[in-house]
Amino acid sequence: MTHSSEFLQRLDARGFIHQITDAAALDAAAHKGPITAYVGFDCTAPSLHIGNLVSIMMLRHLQQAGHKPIVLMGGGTTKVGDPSGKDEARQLLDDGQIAANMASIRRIFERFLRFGDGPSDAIMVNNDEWLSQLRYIPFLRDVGRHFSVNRMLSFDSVKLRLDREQPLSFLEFNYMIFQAYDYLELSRRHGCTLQMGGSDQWGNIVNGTDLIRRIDGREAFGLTTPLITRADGAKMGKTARGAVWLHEDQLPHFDYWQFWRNTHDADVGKFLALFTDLPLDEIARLAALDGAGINHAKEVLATEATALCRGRAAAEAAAATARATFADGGTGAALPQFAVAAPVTIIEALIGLGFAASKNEARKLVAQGGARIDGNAVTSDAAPVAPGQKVSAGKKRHGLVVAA
RNA sequence: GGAGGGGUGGCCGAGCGGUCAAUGGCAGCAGACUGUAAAUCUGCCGGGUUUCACCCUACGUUGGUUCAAAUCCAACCCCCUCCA
Repeated sequence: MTHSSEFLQRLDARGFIHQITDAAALDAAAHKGPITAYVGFDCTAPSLHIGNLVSIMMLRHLQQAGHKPIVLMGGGTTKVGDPSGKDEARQLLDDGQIAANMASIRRIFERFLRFGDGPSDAIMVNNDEWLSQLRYIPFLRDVGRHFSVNRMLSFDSVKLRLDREQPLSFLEFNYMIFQAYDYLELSRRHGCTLQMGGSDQWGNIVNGTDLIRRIDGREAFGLTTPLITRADGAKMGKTARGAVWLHEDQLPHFDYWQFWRNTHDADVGKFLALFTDLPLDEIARLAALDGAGINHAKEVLATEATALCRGRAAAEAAAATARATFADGGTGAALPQFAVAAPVTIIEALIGLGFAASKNEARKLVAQGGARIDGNAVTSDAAPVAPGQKVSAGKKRHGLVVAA
């Protein structure tokens, strides 16, 4: 389908679109003038992870196309807990934790969006503003009457729990009502006419557009992104070590860069389109490379994606360190460091750098030939390491022992 | 309420008195091959230490039987299936 609005053209060309409630009407609205759209984010953790990046990039494209993004923080809904995809009720957070998480998350958004008072400047709002003000009886009469329990019970998030006879509290059951109500509030307060989110949010988003139509008689749209998977079928961004965090406190710049650098060949083009600002013809050229060329494309992906989230300087530094470490066998400033006062053994160095959790594990690395000092395989557990030397565990983990 | 079946290492899933730190698969780590890829092959894969060995902790929970229990018994907790 071809779109006339720059916004939908961009999203479509870059692979962001899964479903739209009324694509033609949304396209017409976005073509006619600036629209306001929002994405809701949870604040159960102090940082967002790669799984949220698609939505963040979508808001970025929205803004670049001249529209106004709203970042909705789920301060109120976090007190309720989204039952989607969870087998058990989430642990509930208190106000202090939620506020701290929100402040931390805001710093991430400031990298991707321009905030301010201008017509296309992003704003961040907290749904606790209205949710905690609600009065029960009026809310039930005005909003609750538009929700059919029969239909709510058919939602996957609810059905899953009921089918397994797992407890679903009334508190959680209300989550979808609140999410729909958020949309209504944003529609009234900010003239918001579009909610975006992941494909798992489709049902909740449609609830919102329906609610707005029923109560206020206005049109509202919904747009979802496809679930981003890797070429090998695994979920994007899930590693054995946990989520890939966007916040540098939880994941060093170098590791973030490395995450992108290790993208599968087949995913390079897709990820460049989704997670960088590079023009599409440049992406097409990079994705078509193979052999040594695709490795260059991965470096571009890593540097561009890191630059967006962590800043250009951090991205370049990570790239330079990676080049020096992997291509030239040397070292770089962005490698993890372990400060020592006196020479240590290889075992202590591996643990100190976090490459081994125990002496046992470190010994295994040595026994298997995976431990190296300045690139030379170590054969003895007692091999000494002096400040200034590089210690490696396997092919990808490198660190520097420095003088304390 | 009645009748059965089951709860095992990060996950799935064997074992059903000693040879069990527990087959196998997945995930993970390391090595080989490469391109810091994929696929493939090999090794490792509860923790600790003075590591061809030893010591801890583990098979839902708590007790018991036994020289010896993941394996048998009892009670309890939880899950599943069928009947009411």
